[in-house]
Amino acid sequence: VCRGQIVTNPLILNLEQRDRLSPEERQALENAFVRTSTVCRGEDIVREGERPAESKVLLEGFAARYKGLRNGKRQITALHVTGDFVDLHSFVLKPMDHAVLALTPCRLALVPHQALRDLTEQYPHLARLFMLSIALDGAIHRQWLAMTGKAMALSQTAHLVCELYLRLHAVGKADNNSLNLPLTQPELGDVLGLSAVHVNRTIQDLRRHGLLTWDRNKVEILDWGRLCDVAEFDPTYLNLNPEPR
Amino acid sequence: VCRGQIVTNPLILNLEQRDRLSPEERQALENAFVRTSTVCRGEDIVREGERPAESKVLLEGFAARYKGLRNGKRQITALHVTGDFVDLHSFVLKPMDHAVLALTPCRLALVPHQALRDLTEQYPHLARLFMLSIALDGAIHRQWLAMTGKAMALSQTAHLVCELYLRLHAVGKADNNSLNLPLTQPELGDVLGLSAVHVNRTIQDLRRHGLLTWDRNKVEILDWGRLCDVAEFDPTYLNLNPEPR
DNA sequence: CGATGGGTTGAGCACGATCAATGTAGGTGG
DNA sequence: CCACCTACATTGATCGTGCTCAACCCATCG
Repeated sequence: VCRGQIVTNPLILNLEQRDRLSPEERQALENAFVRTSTVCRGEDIVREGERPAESKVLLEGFAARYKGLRNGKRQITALHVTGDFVDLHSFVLKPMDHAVLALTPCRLALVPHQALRDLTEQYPHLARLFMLSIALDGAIHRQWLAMTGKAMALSQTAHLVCELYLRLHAVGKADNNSLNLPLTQPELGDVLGLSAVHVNRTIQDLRRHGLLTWDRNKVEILDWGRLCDVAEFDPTYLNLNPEPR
Repeated sequence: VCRGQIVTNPLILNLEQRDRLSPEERQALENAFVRTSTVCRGEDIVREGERPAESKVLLEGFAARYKGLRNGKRQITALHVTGDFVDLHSFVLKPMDHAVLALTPCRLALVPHQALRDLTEQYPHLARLFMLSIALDGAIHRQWLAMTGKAMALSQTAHLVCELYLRLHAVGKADNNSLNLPLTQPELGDVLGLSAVHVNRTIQDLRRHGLLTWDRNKVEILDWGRLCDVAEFDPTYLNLNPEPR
């Protein structure tokens, strides 16, 4: 798998948004991808409580981390797109504290924890980039905490669109103010902490304000400036500037 | 600083809840503490947007990470106690995406990023423990996301008490179902995403249910079992079991 | 002593939940 | 090809948790 033919390893694409990689580091990363797997929409990629022996990079598709609550509800705590490690933290955090769900059919690359261990010992710079990757998850969690805690539904929803547009854009999966968002309204409710009904009304509000169009999965941002303004969106937390780490 | 006299370096205490450290690793960590500083209650330990050249370990006191919103509100995204790195992620995440506030007078140890870099290159196991520390922040963020998104105020507040009791207990700062919680109700509101008034009513509810007493800063848990039940608390995400990482 | 900051209480209001019904697009089997 | 089914989108009506505003109490401290 992954020999020369695939010029754009999405993990490398992702990391290179944040720092430069040496050719050896790139090669070492590619070699760590031992095997790919495919998961159908609606299936769990990892289950809560498991202790996986490898971490998984999303090559294609959308995935979500979620925690179930006793009352049958679930909260989605993160969304993942092409190039994201969906469970890098399982390298150090032993039992998974959440499950990971395929929101669309997903193609994944597996990186054994042993390979991660070897990589970090041979390439301290890669170790720092893995730390970065885990820390970035945390930064996004913090942003979501701020939004769910203190923001109105409209602002929160707008914020999610802004974030996902930039994250997809960074890996070449969105352009021209248009993105593919294959989340149903009930799923969006689980992300935003809103009921499906209210998500629907909030999206209608965004449309009514002329901020975007949203048909099926296709979202088109009509006014990026005003959308960011409504969302109070500041992309700093995404660390999309390459710098030495 | 820190020569033999201080037997219980709180960072080491904290890490040893999760894995064993070799004597050399312990020594190397102690040597990385170059200097301590003190911050008064209400002062920022780090400000949003800064690029600190060192990370800080809380030796004594309570601190909070927070993000300000445009409307003047702020959301606290994390609470820190003795033994916690308050900004380890600033080692890799360049501009701080949040500020860190001293909720009480705080004593801090500074660890220069250069020292962290050296430590991770010489002791890959410590590199993994730093990853663990960052990943643990993320796990706690996820738990908070699940609570703010899907839980009632009562459950959420109970959950916070359960979490802090265990975290304080782990570093020897709480015992006998009793803990010191030096947070004002407005501050708790900023943690929980509730108004100060509602925090007050929720605490009264907890008292009325006979779950705890809460006088000034002193919280006494009267019925741990029922409190956990109300909170839907499961401590797995805190990773308080030592295992090889 | 008054000032300050936090805790407590009450009244009215609003955002978003819940329940229930209807619409609509794909997908399947007769 | 149509009848049916399922899942998601949409709409309306009602309800409730938690917010806001506005007092008031109480302890600490200069």
